[in-house]
Amino acid sequence: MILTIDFESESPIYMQIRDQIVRGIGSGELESGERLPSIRALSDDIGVNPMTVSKAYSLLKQEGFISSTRKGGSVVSEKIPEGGLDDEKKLALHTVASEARIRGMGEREFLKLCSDYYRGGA
Amino acid sequence: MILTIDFESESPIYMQIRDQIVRGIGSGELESGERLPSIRALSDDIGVNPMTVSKAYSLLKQEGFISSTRKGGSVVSEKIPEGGLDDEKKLALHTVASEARIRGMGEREFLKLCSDYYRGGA
DNA sequence: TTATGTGTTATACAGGATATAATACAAGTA
DNA sequence: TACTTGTATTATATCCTGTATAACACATAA
Repeated sequence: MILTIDFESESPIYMQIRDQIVRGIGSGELESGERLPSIRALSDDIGVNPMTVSKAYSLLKQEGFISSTRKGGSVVSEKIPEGGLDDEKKLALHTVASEARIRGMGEREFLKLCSDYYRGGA
Repeated sequence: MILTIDFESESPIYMQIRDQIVRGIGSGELESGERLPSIRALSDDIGVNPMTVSKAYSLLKQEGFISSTRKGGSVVSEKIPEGGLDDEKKLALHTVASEARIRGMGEREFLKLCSDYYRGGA
């Protein structure tokens, strides 16, 4: 999996890494048990500090998306905790939906986008 | 319209204000041309500094959602610029959709949520 | 005129978040 | 041993956030 960082983005680097791995899992590009690049390898690859990658991995681990061992490195969790979206995520979704409507995107078009994203499409 | 601030939230206060007004416009609770509370009145109401509210209004103005005059205060724009969602918003939507799926929310349930939010429902 | 209520701008300050940097440690593998 | 892995610590610099002021321009009402 190839990670791309936008250094101009408002979103912090560690959050961009976290989000891309979440989307990778969602699309199936990253499978359960699959190994992620090591912290140092990834930091070298995308040109950021190892601590920044470590922060992203720590967050993903805390959320239950990945697990880490010194032996096998970091891998996608076999059993990701369920529970749907928490309240903050729902609120963010609500805001995006409102903005889409306000900015003239039709309901059908918006739901198509949601469906495509859910299924892992670009 | 009643604004509520969560001081424990990760989301900055000025962004919470901005998001709630966007959702208010999306749901129809705030209509085009409707007057928003003045900066000082709102800051008194929710217990934050006037500059924080001013930042939220400046952002909303910059995004085209509201317009301001020294005479009539701040009002919801009559013509909000179209163009749908920008790339960063789409990416955020993609991430939320992925997370919903990963956390066991079914596609039908997710799309129902998206539809409800689009239409302004809670 | 005076007073009040708008939005706007500018400054300074404190606290936290972000990212980098340089180390160090523990555990496992070759 | 030597290497890689995740993890942790400390320090530093920068930016964001929110607050606290103050001042200004404009419009309206007393």
